[in-house]
Amino acid sequence: MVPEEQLHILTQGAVDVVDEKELLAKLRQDRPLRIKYGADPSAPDLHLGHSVPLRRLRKFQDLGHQIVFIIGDFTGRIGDPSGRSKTRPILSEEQIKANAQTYAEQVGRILDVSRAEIHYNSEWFGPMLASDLLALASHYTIARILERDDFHRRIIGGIPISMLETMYPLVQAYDSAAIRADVEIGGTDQTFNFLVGRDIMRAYGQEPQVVMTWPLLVGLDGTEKMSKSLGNYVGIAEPPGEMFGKLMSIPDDLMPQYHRLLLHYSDEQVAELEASIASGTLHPREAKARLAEALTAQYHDAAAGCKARAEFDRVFSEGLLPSEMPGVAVTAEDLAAGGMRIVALVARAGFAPSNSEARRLVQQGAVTLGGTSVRDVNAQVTPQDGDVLQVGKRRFARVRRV
RNA sequence: GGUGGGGUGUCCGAGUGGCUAAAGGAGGCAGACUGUAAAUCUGUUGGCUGACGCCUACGUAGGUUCAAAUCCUACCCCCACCA
Repeated sequence: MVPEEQLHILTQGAVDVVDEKELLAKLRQDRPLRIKYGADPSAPDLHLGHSVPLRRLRKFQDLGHQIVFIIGDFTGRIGDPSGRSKTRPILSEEQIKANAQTYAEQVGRILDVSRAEIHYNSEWFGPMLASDLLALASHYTIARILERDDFHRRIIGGIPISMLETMYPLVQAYDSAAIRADVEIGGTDQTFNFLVGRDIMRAYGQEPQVVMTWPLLVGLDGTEKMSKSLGNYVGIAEPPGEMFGKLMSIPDDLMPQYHRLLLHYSDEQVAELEASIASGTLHPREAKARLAEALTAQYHDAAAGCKARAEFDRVFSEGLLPSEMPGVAVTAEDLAAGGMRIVALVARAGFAPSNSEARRLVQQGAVTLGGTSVRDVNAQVTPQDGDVLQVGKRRFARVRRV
């Protein structure tokens, strides 16, 4: 494919490309470019937010370019107590290996991992001398590091920043030099780090990498960016039903963004979608269900998407029982005293982390056993084999007498 | 090194001796309603207990007191300014 065409495909939808001319020049060299993607070994659960740049990597791969994954194990082993509330956990070698493994498994759902290069940055940082690290630090200034939006805000807000954290951009930047990256891609939150990469590569006498960033996907809550720690995410390895249900919970006004970033809708297609919703030809719920089905199918298959939708309608629109549900075992011993306490049953099924919580659920009228609502906290129940225990709208279990 | 401010529940944040499992908000969960696990409204939100009640919790460790998140001592950590 001619370079100009490639450029068009690769940059479509990008927020920033620094610099497009450089990218075109690289494409004209008619060789596989080295595309860097940094992976965080402390968060191995990938979600739809990650899928945005990953899908772009796929395009690079399809065009014959070389993907290079960097697992940032070097910094991961140090840990860091600064920042907000969460201290970065110190990861052991085994943990990092295990995380990298699940990471690869998930990434494999989007692109061909067997054709990608994978590096741990401890490969070059491990043997590095303190003097070399100081030399790296000498290439950058405090003022420039503190330009980063996140640091800037923390200084204003009086939130601590550790020396180590100020080193992270340099470490990441050095990774680019170590693997001689041609292009680095990621979310817009990485813009600063990527740009430092360009400076550091120049300092080491290399041609600077091209930087490409894509919008951060907004999470299920409709305001914050999708992230695991905020719990507003859809994991790419989640089962179809979970995926579909979570997607149905996004606020309506998130639909255009999801179509654009996850289904690669063009601006015209998005406009068309919005118009048909506004005019009433397409019901918002229908639009969302189609979106959810399409995305579920993307990570599983068309049949799974279809089934997830049917199941969702069955349980939430028609109020019927799900076709499959986990079991909760009840022994004869449990019922020895003439029945078991409802609170114990709810806890047994794993629907409440404590008895107090189970009690609360019963009091709030959330618990149904065998089709009958149980509201008495002290109720003794005698669940029959096959009875369905329901807690809230979406948690079901079938009693198994053993 | 000096001076001043601060560390509270999942998070943010009020509280300066008892009425404090700790205001308020966010988040979570539940109920009603619905277009759905949307929006809105309402309730609820440490653990154990059938219940009276008990236990744990306000940076850490001690102390004063009938009684401490609140007072005292030491220590750890954070922020600002000065050097």
